[in-house]
Amino acid sequence: MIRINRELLQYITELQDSGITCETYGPGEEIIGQKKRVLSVRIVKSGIVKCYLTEDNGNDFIQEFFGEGEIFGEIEVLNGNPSFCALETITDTEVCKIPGDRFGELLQTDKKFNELILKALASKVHYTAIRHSYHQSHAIEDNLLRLKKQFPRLIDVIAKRDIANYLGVTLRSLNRTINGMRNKGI
Amino acid sequence: MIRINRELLQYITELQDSGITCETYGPGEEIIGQKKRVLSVRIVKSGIVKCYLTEDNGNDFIQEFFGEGEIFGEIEVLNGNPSFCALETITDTEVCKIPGDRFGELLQTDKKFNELILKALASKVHYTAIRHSYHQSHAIEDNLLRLKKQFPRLIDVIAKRDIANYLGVTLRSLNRTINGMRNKGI
DNA sequence: CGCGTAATTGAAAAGTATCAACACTGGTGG
DNA sequence: CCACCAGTGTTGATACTTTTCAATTACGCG
Repeated sequence: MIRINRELLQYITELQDSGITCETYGPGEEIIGQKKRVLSVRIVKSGIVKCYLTEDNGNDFIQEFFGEGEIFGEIEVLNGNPSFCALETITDTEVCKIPGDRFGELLQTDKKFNELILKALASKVHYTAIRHSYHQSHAIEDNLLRLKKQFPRLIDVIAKRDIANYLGVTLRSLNRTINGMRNKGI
Repeated sequence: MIRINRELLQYITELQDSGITCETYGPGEEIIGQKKRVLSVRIVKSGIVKCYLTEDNGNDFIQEFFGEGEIFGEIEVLNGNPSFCALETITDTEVCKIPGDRFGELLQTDKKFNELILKALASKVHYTAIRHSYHQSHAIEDNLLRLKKQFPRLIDVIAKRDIANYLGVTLRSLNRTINGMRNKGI
């Protein structure tokens, strides 16, 4: 649900590098738009950022919520494509910004950094694969229970609309499912 | 649909490395089971391999079809987890097998290899993100059209059951959709 | 031929989306 | 202080889509 990567956050925090800067955002700000060129890699220092994709039919699909230590923009910088997701803050947020060329240098010269990025990518593949499989094969209720287990404060922090978009269902269906669960005493 | 990675295939083919061996499989053989320890990374030299995940409720969800140059097992070797997908051949298949420790060495010593793996991982994240978003936000018919565009020989090569599992719908729904499209002259 | 696997189909049940109306909340300005 | 507004959340009724279940057909192969 809300991904974190403590190891990467700690490493980047301790890394003294003049090329790396810090940015702060308020809630609801767009950090990267969809289909834009991406010139920097960013790592969340604090706050929650939603990573989502608007389809041609207007539907939003939320890929992931990024918390502390999560990295984004690295996919685009690595393969040179424009951004396929938009990134928007949910809470007040601080991020580290690593320019693309510096990112490439670090990958080449810093073995530990290289390893952390490889692991971060592997973890993204792993996590999203499991999540999407689960979503495809289970009812909304199961998915909600799974989310609540992973992140109990869910409804306090994330808007209903976003939860629905994360699950790939309409708000109406989400509400009905929640009511059904309430009646069953969950 | 059927992913390929020519650059990686070419590099691995030209790489003279005594640690890398070759395996051949017939159709329908399991290369890696689900939840097993993964000790080697493999790269498809020829053939098609399906990567799928069986959920607790018995549903299979196909993550991806791997064609020439696609790599698998690297996620598990990188982060040390057991396999989250099973891998099963669809056609006659040849794969390169790279022992896990050799894979780690190559990542550290071979800059080009390291770069290719980073790009392969980035590509997997990119591709699956877009695919899942599309699936969540579009009707079955749109998804079928998209597949047919990407891979016209679809129905000749892949079993209906597998196509349904790839799209995350039942065989019945797939058939109904196909009939509907036939009647509309598609 | 006989067997197992894959493919096809219909009918009923279950699940979701769509649409439209209404409630709640926290600001803002008169 | 209150009316108003925008954003968020809630709900009912209906239409539509998908699954489930069960039965039937088609195909490849020893």
